[in-house]
This record gives sequence, structure tokens and C-alpha cells, in this order.
Amino acid sequence: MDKSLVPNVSVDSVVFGFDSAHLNILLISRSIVHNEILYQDWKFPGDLILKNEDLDTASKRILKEQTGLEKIYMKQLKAFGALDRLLKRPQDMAWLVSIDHPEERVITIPYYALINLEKNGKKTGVLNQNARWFPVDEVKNIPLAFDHHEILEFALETLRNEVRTKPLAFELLPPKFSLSQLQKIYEVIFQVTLDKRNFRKKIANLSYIVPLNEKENDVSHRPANLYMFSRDVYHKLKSQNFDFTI
Amino acid sequence: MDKSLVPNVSVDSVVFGFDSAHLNILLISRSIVHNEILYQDWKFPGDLILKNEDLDTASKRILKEQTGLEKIYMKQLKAFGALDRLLKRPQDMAWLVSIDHPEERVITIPYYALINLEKNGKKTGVLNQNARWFPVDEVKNIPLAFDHHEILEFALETLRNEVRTKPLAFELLPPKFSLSQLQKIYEVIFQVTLDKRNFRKKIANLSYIVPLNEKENDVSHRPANLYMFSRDVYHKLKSQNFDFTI
DNA sequence: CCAAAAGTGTTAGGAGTACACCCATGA
DNA sequence: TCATGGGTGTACTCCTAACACTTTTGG
Repeated sequence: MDKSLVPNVSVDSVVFGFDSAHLNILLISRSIVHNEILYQDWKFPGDLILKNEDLDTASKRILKEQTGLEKIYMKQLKAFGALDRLLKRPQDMAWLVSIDHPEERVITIPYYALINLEKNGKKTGVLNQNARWFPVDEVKNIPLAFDHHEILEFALETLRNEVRTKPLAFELLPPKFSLSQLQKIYEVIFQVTLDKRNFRKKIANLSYIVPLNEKENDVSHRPANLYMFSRDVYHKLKSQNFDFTI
Repeated sequence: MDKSLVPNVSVDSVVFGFDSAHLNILLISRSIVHNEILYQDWKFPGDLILKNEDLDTASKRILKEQTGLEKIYMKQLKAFGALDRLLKRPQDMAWLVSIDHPEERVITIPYYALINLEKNGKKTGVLNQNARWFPVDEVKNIPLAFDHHEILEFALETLRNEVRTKPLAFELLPPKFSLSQLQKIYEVIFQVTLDKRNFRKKIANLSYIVPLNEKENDVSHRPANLYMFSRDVYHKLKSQNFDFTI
């Protein structure tokens, strides 16, 4: 194993991608042959960190190396350090050996990341052949490495908490978006349906969501007006103590 | 250094204690002589974890060893892993050598803990001579080890977020409490003053805060009625989806 | 002209906020 | 009898929730 690695600490990334209809998760394919059995499953992008590297730096570096994604919103979740988190299944242990990390005790520090998929897209943003987007509600039926199901649950809960009080929805949207797209984000994150008129009334009161003189193109229905999120206005309001809530 | 320790991972505890008037923080005194200078400052209870120990287990064990506190509410904050977090001041580096942990890279995983100080008390609950309670707003003027000021800020922010949606206030109170005590908790945590009548109206709607047929004793004013928090009722309501907010 | 999503107001009920005086106890 | 904190109601405002039809575009 590389001596410049911290042997007991890794980072992972739970990347949420929104494509105007669904919330998706980025997974990396993993194949291991162990005792003549082929195991195929999925994992989050992640790896051990370097000794001379901050946690935040490591998570960005590794995400870029493994998927090609960069310059997206990332935030730490918390540390996952259960004693047996690497030891529950034979394929997990075999995989550690196969990549020359035969440490038994690895504490992982997952991050969640947010990206819009319409432009950064299923193709353009993701370079690695082994990486694939899955709708978040399908992931519970997909075999994941280690404790990654548990990490995903925590990431979802955290996303739901944070999106209530922070302007995270805009990280999932393109720079110019329609109100229906914005509404859809809250609907897929909270698994609810919202009333269109009430939602728009609320948005109309938020000075940092500014209407543009621009409409959707090439849609086979009445084109929606486009809006943008003004970070400037938002931070000005926030500094005058202010409570963001949808 | 003990070979059964994970050399790069520690846990710390930010213990909040409420004494009916103030929110307090538990700190441990640290003295180091370095280059013939005596440094005296304070730190959170904390240490490196053992190789065969969960993070949650480690934080409980170390808190008990260093302060005597046990069986109190504890929850992980997040990992702090800045490259230079141990290297900013000479006393920090000298201290690591003095306790035989001369590792340069230690990622710490702080927990926050909640306790009531009226019964568990300034004396009874805390065994270690070096441990002392400080009012939380005095701590910013006290020299703390490493990045412990930053960790405290994060702990306070987290406490404020979580106390909004979870029944944490009751962890800071004795089993039987008055409504004024409960109100005071929200006032000290959020640094606001609340209207007594409006506060009590809200509480009256919460079925899991149940009035007892019991009053305060030995107070030189009209004795307050006592209440208790019913975990049963709370969890029943919560399972029928329900939104806790003060 | 059809399909599809955009856009738009009103009303009723509930929650939040502001506000001032009397009560019970110990000293 | 005084000092101290406990305990109580009302009116107004604002937010929330429920609800259905017309408009604009591409095909």
C-alpha cells in the first residue's frame, strides 16, 4: 500500500444529480472474483486519503479522479466508523485485498454532492466508464459495498434537512430554470406533491429568485418563464438575519 | 505509543450542561512546559480511539474516563481533518509529544453531549479534578487547544438546528421540570427572549409534555407546576408522521 | 384542433404575535 | 408586607391550504 496514504481514513461521495424529473445517485461498478465466484456490485466514488491532504480536498480529488466531476457543491456528512463495516461480506474483504488495502479498520467520511444533469449530463460530466446514474428510489434494490446503503439513508436525511433552510435546490438546477423545475425538486426530495399556486405565491415573495425576460425553447406546450437564483440578494438578506424556508 | 490505538483518529466531546440559568461547557485543563515557558489552556475531553472500538463506544469510554460522566445523550457532529489542526501553536505540538502521540495527522470526530446540572451537578457528576464547567459565552475568551473553538462553533450551530426538530431540550432538564425552565433553555440556546404566554400556549398543545400533580418546593415565590416529557407519547405521534417544533 | 404544461385569485381556518395584571409562596 | 417568579386571555395579523379554469405553444 502507498505509504503516503492514511491507512485508516477514507472519503466517499454521495452525488445527487437532478434531471428535471428524478433525483439520481452516481455509483461505480465493482467486480471481484473470490473463491471462483464473481461478485458484481456498486459503490460510491471514494478512496483512502493522502497524509498531506485535507478531507475536503481529498473528497474533491477522488471524485474527479473516479468520475470526472468537479466544481460541484460538496459537503461533509459525518464519519462512519463501525468496527465491522468492511467485514460483513466476503466480497468486501476480497476487494480490499485486491486493491492492496488490506486494512481491517477504515473509518470513512462521506460527502454529499449536488449537480444538475441536464447540461453537465449523463454523458458530458461523467468520464469514467464504470460510473452510472441510478434513480435514487431504485438504489435500495441494488447491491452496494460495505455500509453504503446506510450512508445513502443518512445522506438523504441530511439533504432533506438542509434543503429546508439553505438554498441547495439551485445546485441541482441549471442557472436558468422554470418554477416547475424548482417545484419538482422539492417534490422529489420530500416525496410529496405541492400545490402549484401556493408554491408560486411563496416564490414570488422571495426577492432572490428573480424572473428573467426569457422563456423555454422548443417545448411542445406553452413555454415557461425562466428564473435565476441571485446569490447576492440572498446573502444580503441572510446577513440581515433571515429564515429561508420552502 | 500504544499499538492498539488508531494513530490518526481521535474523538472529542463537547458537553453542554444546563443549570436552570446558563448553558455551560465542560473543559479539561491542560498544562505544558515548552522551551521553559508554561502554557496553560483548556480542551474538550478526548483522545485517540482504539483499533477494536466503534466511534460511539470510544467517545463514551473516553468521556467517562476523563470526566466521570456517563449515560448521557451523545451524538456525532462531523469529522474535523484540516491538515494543520495540530500544528498551529507550539503548545499544541509540545503537548502531543508529552503524551506520547507525536503523530502529525490526527482527524478528530467530535460528539456533542447534553446533561442537566442540577442533580448530576457541578460536583457529583464530574470526578476528574481537571474538569470544569464554563458558561458557553465565556468560552470564546478562553484559550482552547487545537481547533476546539471551531468545533464549539459547529457544535452550537448543530445544537440549535437539532433542538428545533428533536426533543433534545429534555436531555438538558431534570425529569420533572417547570415550564419556565423549559422556556429558559430555548432562550439561552437561541439567545432570544420569548413571550411567556405564547410559549405556554404552544406547550399546552403538545400532548407529550404532561403536567404532574406536583409543585416546586422551597422556592420563595409561588411554586411552579412540574411537567414531564413522555417519550412514549412522543414516539407514537412521531410514527404517525409529525413535526416537532418550538 | 389536440395534447401538454404554464399561469393565475379567492376564501376560510389556523398559527403567530403583541400585550398587562393578579396569584402564591418564603422571608 | 414585600419581593419574586408563576400563571392567565384577547385581538389582530399573517401564513397556509384548498380549489379550477384559461393560455400558449408544437405537432
